[in-house]
Amino acid sequence: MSLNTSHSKLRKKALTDVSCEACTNENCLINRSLQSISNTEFAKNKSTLKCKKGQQFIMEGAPVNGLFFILKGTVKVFRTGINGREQIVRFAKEGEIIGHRGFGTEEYYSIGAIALQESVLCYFSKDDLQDALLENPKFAYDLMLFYANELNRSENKVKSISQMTVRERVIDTLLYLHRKFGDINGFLSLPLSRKEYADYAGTTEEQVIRIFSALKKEKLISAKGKKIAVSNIQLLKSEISEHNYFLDA
DNA sequence: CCATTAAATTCAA
DNA sequence: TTGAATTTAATGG
Repeated sequence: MSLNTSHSKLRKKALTDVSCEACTNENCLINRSLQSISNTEFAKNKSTLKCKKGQQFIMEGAPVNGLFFILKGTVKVFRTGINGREQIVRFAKEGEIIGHRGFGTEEYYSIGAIALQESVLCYFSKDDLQDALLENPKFAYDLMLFYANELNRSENKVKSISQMTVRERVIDTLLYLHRKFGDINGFLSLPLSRKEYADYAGTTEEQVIRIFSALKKEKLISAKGKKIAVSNIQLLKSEISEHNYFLDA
């Protein structure tokens, strides 16, 4: 367990050591394919970025030079809509990739990203990533699976926005968050403002608040502050599945 | 959509 | 750890 040489340089870095070799994140694509990646330019050249809660690290319209992976924390990815309204595209957690749509040909980000908690991000340049993908089929394959999954989710989202009622979309959002982030003794483990629920579900804050109130009366959820408990997941699911037969990750 | 009040979070002493 | 200051939730117009 002691790779620790005692160079003072390393000791100083101990708190911020986020090299791929030291990474314990099982969800990270890079970590999973690491055997063949360590010691490449790719792993050496990566840089990391610490974000405080609420800090934006991708600006809409900024040039794309690389990709971010989340080492720690959670992030929301959004796009600014017609009259300044924010549309949250997805929530991302540890191990996930941000900014991947810009990877191939896009020159500018079409999305922005903000940390929802203290987060640490790994940043890889386009070129290094490209080399790694060309040399490593497993890595490329895993990344492809990620893209496929994102595409699936994105298509489902089109459907939900265009065909589901507001109430259904809010419920869908709750189920999505529960699937993805789980709960801590009953409460969704990701604290979001009502505005953020609205921005994901494609409604307004007031609508979300009113639907939450209704759901509370029906004993389908309960809430204290930002902590939402989904007490009756089965009932919520069944309300959705009348119009939707999908289950995505 | 806005205004009001209640409630919850943050922050700094 | 507390409570004052700030932000967020909830409701009704």
